[in-house]
Amino acid sequence: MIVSKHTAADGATAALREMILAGQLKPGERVHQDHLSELLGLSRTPLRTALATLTTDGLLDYEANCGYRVREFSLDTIRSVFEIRSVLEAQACRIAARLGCSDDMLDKLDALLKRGDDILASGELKPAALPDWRRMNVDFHETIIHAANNPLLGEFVGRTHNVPMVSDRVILWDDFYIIQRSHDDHHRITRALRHREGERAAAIMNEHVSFAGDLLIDRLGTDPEAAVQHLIGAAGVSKFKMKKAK
Amino acid sequence: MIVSKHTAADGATAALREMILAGQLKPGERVHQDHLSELLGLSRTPLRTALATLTTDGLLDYEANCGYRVREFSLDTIRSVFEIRSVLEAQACRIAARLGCSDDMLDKLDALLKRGDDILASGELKPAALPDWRRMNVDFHETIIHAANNPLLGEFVGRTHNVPMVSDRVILWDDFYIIQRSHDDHHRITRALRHREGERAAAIMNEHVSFAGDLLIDRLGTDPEAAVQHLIGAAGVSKFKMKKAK
DNA sequence: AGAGCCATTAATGTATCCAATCTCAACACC
DNA sequence: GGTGTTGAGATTGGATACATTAATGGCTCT
Repeated sequence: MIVSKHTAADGATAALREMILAGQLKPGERVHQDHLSELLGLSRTPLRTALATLTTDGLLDYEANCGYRVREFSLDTIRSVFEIRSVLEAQACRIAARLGCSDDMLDKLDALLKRGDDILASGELKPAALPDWRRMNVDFHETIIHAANNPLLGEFVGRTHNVPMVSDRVILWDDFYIIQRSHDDHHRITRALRHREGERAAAIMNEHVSFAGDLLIDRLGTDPEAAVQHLIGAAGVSKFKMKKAK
Repeated sequence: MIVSKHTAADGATAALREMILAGQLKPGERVHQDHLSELLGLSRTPLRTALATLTTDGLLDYEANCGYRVREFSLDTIRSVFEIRSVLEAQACRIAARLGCSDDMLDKLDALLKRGDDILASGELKPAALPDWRRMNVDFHETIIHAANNPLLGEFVGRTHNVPMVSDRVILWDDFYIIQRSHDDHHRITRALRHREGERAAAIMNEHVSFAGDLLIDRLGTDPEAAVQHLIGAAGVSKFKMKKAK
């Protein structure tokens, strides 16, 4: 078999998730099953499976006999997610340190640190290097979560990414110092993990994630249009329209 | 919540969730769509919607063209969930203290504390009082989560309850001192929240939840059969069969 | 003219049917 | 005797048809 077998429902789920996170379907907008099934080229049955999945995932709202709507995410929601993600990833550090990272794990983290160092060596973050940077960042966080040996932690952090712009794939890249400092956090976290200083690693990670959230929210709050220009992440994110926070 | 109208799919979801958490469907067991739809008295269509929902909720495993299976929960999984729930509820305390609990909120917590005090006043936890106790416990935790004004926190903690025996509705009740001490935690958490001592409240809550997890895991590890005898919670939980941890 | 009611319409929810795929056992072959 | 293959049966995935419910627009009545 060439590709992993995929059902139409799975495909629809992935397609819809992209459409929602990319902002093609606007928050609050009603989702018409007939339209969408025609658009995606399948019947309503697999589409409805996808809608049910995405509703449980938190990307859609559902009311019986009234259909599905794209969930509205306010700045408040984004803040909420960072308040959750920060403690979950900090907990990952705490556990990883307690268990003790394996040499393989530490080697992997070191390699990721070097990849980041190399990208930043020029003194600027070139747009061409953004995909590599993003990849490094995602890998770093996932490696630590994996090191916590907690099968559910990854699931929970993953759900966190179901909110537009909260993914660690999304990076504000216009301020080089902030990027540099962020990678410095990576160094310190790795060092703390190596020395099995769990609380220390957790504290750095907490701040690492929390500050990223504060920064994003601050930017979105003052000038949403400009902010999304400096985001790199999910395709089409720049088309995303923010719901006004009250 | 009053469900004025519920679709067959919603009903099936609720029924299946109960069946899984109660252990009527055994972990690892394959779920036959025809069989179940007949059992529940509906067609496969709404049932499949329910299956998709519960899969995303984490109660079922799914593989394309191979159908659904009841997810297997090891002791390791239960430990994992407590590692998550402890930091989430601690974070709720931290945020609630930072925001400052409203008088209404504090009054509600005080009322819950008194309800607990009254139940324990006799010096024992009578079986007849268990439902009241459980209700008080659930309300206490939910009130604090609500006080954090974080719309997603409740959702995430709720997902935590999708693992058998992790719900705060489940209580080990055979050791009066432990119950007493647990309620003493409630008092101290409330006091810390009143004084807006966030870190202090968070620390107590973390320990409060973590210890409950340790206790449960210890009991299940040493003598699963005896342990479930002392659990009170979801109906039929005593029929639940634990997957052997390796 | 405005508000409320009713009928029509459109969309959702469910059942049934058909196609695709996996399971499993019997069988041939090494 | 063990292993690979193949075909029938069972089970899942998807499409379509039908039932049910909410939304809409027009109508009447005040």
